[in-house]
Amino acid sequence: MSTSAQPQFRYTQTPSKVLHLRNLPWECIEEELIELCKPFGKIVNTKCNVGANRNQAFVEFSDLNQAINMVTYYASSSEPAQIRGKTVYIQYSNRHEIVNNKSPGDVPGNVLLVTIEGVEAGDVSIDVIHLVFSAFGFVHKIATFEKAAGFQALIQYSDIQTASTARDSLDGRSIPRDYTNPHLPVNPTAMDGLHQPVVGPDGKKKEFESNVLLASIENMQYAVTVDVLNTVFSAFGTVQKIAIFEKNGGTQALIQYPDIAIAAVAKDALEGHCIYDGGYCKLHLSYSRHTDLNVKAYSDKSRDYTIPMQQATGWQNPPAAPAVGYTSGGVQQVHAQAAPSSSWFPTMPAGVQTYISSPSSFPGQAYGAAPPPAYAAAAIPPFSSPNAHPPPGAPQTGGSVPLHQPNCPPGGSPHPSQSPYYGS
DNA sequence: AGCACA
Repeated sequence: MSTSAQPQFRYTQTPSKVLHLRNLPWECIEEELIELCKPFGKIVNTKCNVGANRNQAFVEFSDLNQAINMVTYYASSSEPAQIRGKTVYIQYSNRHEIVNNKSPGDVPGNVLLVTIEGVEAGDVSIDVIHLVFSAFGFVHKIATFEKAAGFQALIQYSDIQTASTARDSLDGRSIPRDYTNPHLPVNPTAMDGLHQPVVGPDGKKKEFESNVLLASIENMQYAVTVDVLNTVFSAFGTVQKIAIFEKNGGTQALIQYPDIAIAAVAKDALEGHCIYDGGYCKLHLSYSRHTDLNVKAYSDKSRDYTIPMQQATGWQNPPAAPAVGYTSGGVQQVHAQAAPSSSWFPTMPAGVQTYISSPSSFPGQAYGAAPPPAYAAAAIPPFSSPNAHPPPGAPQTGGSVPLHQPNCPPGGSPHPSQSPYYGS
């Protein structure tokens, strides 16, 4: 007969004031745990929705005897412990206190753990997840992994509010099948309720849609280069072409995607948001009437990423204007950035599939964030002219450097980790 | 249905 080598039966486990509860309903909330356990003593801490199925929990009593009382009571009771009609199995935890993992400096709650049921491995790509979750705010990072329970993903947002909104909207819902291929022309409104209705309340006709977005850049205190725009808009899909031009004294840009669906997602996600923290370079997006831009492959105001780079750079030193009517003072020597944004980031642990989207280039930007404080604008002198773009990657001119060095484009910085522009 | 996201 074996004794100490036995697997951990409940009768042989070392008592602990922490109890491990399993077979809980996955919707179980802390109040239900407390309701079940408080007859036996004072509960000092709980942790619910634990495990891949979120059907486990921990309850910590103030006193060991209280935990023992509960375990022994239900060990001999004819009525099992129940929550929402489900039998709850209770045993001593193999730990002696509940640790709520809140690491300092880390904002808790801005990362969602998503379990996707009913899919085979690989049925849902990171691109799909990115599309769906970007509807609520910038998705900084995604990690996916496979467990026995199923396919899971971690989605990192800038802030708790965004994560909460996404969770409230998506919890328990289905990912539309149409999104299994993000490059298919899909209707974003398939994500029911996530987007503004295509037909307004007044029954107004649906807005004209295009794969080309027209971006007006408001409060352009900092230079917005082709590379910056590419970084921002590439988060949602392949950017084919970009053109920057001046109109009515303001700066506008055209961004061409391969299809309307990507443009729609990008438009919804970016509308009204600022490229730089503090309310600078606010984007207003609409659909362009264009569907295919005719732009110089490589100029300081335009880029055609569909043309091979050697060919494109062979055309550098353009004599004058970009195709879309704006004459620049000088031509900057810029590397066309064809690499995916993730290449600028440290890699994740091996075996973990990752996606790191360029919107992490907006440190501190939060959906629904308060307007920038006035002192920010006062502390950061704007460029003398909105047209005076410093070289990409070059240090800011003037005595003061903006908080996020917005002029440091991805391709221009050999030290991505030092670039606050891409800081987490 | 078996220990804290992997």
